[in-house]
Amino acid sequence: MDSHKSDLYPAFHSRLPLCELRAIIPFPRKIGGNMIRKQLTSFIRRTIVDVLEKMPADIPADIHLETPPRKDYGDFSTNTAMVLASQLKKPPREVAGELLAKMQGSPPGFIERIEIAGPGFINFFLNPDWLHECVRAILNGNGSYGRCNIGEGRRVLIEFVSANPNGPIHIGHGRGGVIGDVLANLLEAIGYEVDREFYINDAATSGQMQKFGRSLEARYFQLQGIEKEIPEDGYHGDYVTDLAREILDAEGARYNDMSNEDRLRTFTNLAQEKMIEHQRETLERFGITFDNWFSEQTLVEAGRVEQAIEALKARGHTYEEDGALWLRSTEFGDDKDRVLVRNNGVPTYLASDVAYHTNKFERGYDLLIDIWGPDHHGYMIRTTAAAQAVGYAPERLHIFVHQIVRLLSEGELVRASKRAGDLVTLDEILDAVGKDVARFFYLMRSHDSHLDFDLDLARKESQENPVYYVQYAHARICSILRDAEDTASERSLAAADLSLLNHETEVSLMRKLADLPEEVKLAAAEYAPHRLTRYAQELASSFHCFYTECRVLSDDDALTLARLALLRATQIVLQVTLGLLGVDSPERM
RNA sequence: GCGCCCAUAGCUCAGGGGACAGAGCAACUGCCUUCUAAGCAGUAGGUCGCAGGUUCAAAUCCUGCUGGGCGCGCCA
Repeated sequence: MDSHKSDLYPAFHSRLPLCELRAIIPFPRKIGGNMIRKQLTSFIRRTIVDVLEKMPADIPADIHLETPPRKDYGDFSTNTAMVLASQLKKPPREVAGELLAKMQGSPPGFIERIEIAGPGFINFFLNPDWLHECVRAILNGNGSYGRCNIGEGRRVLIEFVSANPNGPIHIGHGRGGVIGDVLANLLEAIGYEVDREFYINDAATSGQMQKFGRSLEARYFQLQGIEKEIPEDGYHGDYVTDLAREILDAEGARYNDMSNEDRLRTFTNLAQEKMIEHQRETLERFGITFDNWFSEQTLVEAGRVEQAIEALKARGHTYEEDGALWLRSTEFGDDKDRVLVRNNGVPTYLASDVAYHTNKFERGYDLLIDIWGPDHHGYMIRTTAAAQAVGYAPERLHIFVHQIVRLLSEGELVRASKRAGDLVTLDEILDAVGKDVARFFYLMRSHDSHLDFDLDLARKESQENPVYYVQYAHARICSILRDAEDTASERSLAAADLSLLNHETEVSLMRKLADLPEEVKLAAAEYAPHRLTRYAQELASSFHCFYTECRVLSDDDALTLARLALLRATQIVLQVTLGLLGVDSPERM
């Protein structure tokens, strides 16, 4: 039992804390994005109040209104009775009976019947009209279906990728990249105002950048046939040679005669500029654009690192020892204190990180999200500690770490090592399978699970892989809508009689469409963008079943129109879903 | 040694208190004179790593094991 720790570090819950959600969504947690859900929710709430007479101060947060796993459990289902059972010290089914009796007194019109099932679930069977209304809402929604305003415009800064400017974007960055990008999309969809930021570790004092400059310089000379050694712990990757060639091709040998000191400085700067440019290009290929590329060096130059250190001193969270300045991070749960300023007077990475996070808060964000690779997980505590030490509530800084990505090639794992140069770049993945497959594959696994990217398989399976399965659904729809261009105008679809849609596969498809708002909300709130790929596959599956069973274009004009409306709605939901994933919705395949 | 993550179908993984544990791939059987077969239907496949505990209810939460991955600098 470690409640002490979790009290101290709520930020470590890798999701929006439920308390926050609860403040926004009073009850129950799984309120939906359509009217029916809201009405059902308040109906259940009223019933609980009636039955319990005195309402408990807090209705337990684990009461859910959910979509049951099987259709004979109804359209919606709640665990209310089972949750209340322990409070009331009665068997769940008995509690359910009392609730049911009360509910049947004055059920809202949209409820057809209510049943008690299993251990005490209360299942609601709705009049099918609710699905038709849902389809109409999609058709009339102007692409806004699935969106809501939980965020109420609060500002979120999500920082991700932040690769060091001394190497290309590799497959690990790719993972952080999609997770961050799609999470940003999701948070925007639920009403947050989101900025995406890439932090550049470009501090001029850093030894790694100088080593990088020296490595580039060596390659530059080598390409001219001049003997020059790469530093032993320098960067040996081919990309360094490529950069050197770029420079040589563009500017010739003009750097040969510079003083060593000037040349090193020049090459360090050049190396960095070129590298960042390449990173930006790769990420753009991958569908990721940042609102801001934030330079560490600007913090240093503006004296912000000094200020951050002074702020920590002023708050009494530092002390001097062995000639260094230490942050008393153990006060905030770290297992040891950390150095802020080395005994040679140079601030550590942590010091600029404090300055950076302070700066983020000062720019007015309500919530900061950092997405880090697994090699940084040891820094979660000290960074959170530092943020607290400068006075920011840890709930406002969510750091989460994804697990490693390895490349599986010809059945063998390829380990990435930047300095040795045998890393696998994101560009290689993009060359092999393209943006859509890459993004989708990355998001088929939860972020805290390891990911072996089997390139051969991704390529080989490109005929039957889940991305194409989903995109194919969209292309099929487009094809029919093209054929029906004349009848499928927006106006005629609006007049369609949707009550004709009562084939089993039509109903399943409509139900799936109705789930989107809830899926978006959960994926966002749980920081689980991978939920969306699953939803996309389920939606596509529902569509393909429908397609096989029901012919859309027929002699029956009314039915044709109704099915065209359903098609159009499905197309919209597919577009919204794929759009959130940053995957294209092709019109033909 | 300490910290984080993982262990579920042959393989890769979802599900993270609730109703008979799911999907894709692989295997087997069917379905194209009709809107795209990149599709559909069906069969087979599981002591949810092990042992305790909490609960009306545990794959899910807690504790302890076992096995694996990653990290643990006055590097960034």
